[in-house]
Amino acid sequence: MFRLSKTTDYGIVLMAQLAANAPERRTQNARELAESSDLPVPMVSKVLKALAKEGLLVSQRGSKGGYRLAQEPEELTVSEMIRVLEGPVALTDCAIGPALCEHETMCAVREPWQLISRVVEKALADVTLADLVRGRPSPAFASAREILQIERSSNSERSADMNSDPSN
Amino acid sequence: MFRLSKTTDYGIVLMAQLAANAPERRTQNARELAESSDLPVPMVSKVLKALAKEGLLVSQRGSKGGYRLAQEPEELTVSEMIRVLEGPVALTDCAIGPALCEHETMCAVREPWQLISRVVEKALADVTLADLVRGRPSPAFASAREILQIERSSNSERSADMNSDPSN
DNA sequence: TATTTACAGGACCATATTGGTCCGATATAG
DNA sequence: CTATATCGGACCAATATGGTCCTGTAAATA
Repeated sequence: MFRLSKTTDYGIVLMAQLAANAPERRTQNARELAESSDLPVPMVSKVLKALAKEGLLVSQRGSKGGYRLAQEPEELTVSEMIRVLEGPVALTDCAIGPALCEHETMCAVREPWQLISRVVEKALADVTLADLVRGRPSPAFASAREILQIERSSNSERSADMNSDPSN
Repeated sequence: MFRLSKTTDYGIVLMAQLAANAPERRTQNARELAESSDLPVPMVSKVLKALAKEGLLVSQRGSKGGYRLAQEPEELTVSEMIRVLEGPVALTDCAIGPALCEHETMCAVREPWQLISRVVEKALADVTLADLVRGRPSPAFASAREILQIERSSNSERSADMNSDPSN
């Protein structure tokens, strides 16, 4: 369905919770985070484990233990979080690297996919965790807004496609 | 895994094949297309049916029947093809519209997701079917290349992240 | 008209992935 | 020593995916 998995979704929400609740990077445990994000504890626990294993969070065991961000929210991009939880950002397998698709030699559209995937990844790499927690537009995030604005007003046909649900 | 489904992938490849093999928009049948794209006939048939049902292809039944593009390749965007085969482009459910996620009220990152999804969609809306078949850079496609070039050379840390797994 | 070709619209199935739970082991604070 | 919390799994149900197959119908042609 071309969506992020729930695991990834939850993971990013939890990272954002951590960043928002603990600006000073104090540790929070799974129960606290589950509470503040309204998600079941076991699931939260599972996702936090994965994030810690991949180095995005630092875990502390035992009493008074918990998790804290491994780096400053400004340093962590959405692209990186997705990559860690979900694998490399690529719309098709063939866009990851060579020899991953048996039809490679016959396929006429492989190179375009690679380029498109990179563009998408760039868009995701322009947004940091810090951007997520406060709506505060970082330079890159702000430029994304501007790009969309420009598109909206200038390119009528395509932006019409994009706005097919004006209710939101 | 944040990939397009095979169905969508095949669908776009087939559209590209049609555009490439039949510049004058002549009809091609499922068998021909399966052959030229090296995919199993039943699968190709299934995907073509879906594309026709959604109006991206025009079908002609009976002997000498087949499929042809419903519009010029320049007019059809990748975003549109994905939308038709896979649903609206959105990284999370909550980015599609309101009331699709029960945690909506508590969630701190919904609005950022909506913006990010739109940026991704815009990237996909900038590439047309015509861009896919010949590597010919349309204005929008070319600008994507340029953006990537600029990023590569100026922003060292993030582009380093992007290339962190050259082995896969 | 009979025959052949090819799409339309399904049903159908095997497998993989996903979303989610639970448990024993280990580390830490008090 | 005990309470707390992560770690590393196994585990399960439900769903989605990739793929096949079959019957019906439309069109061309002989």
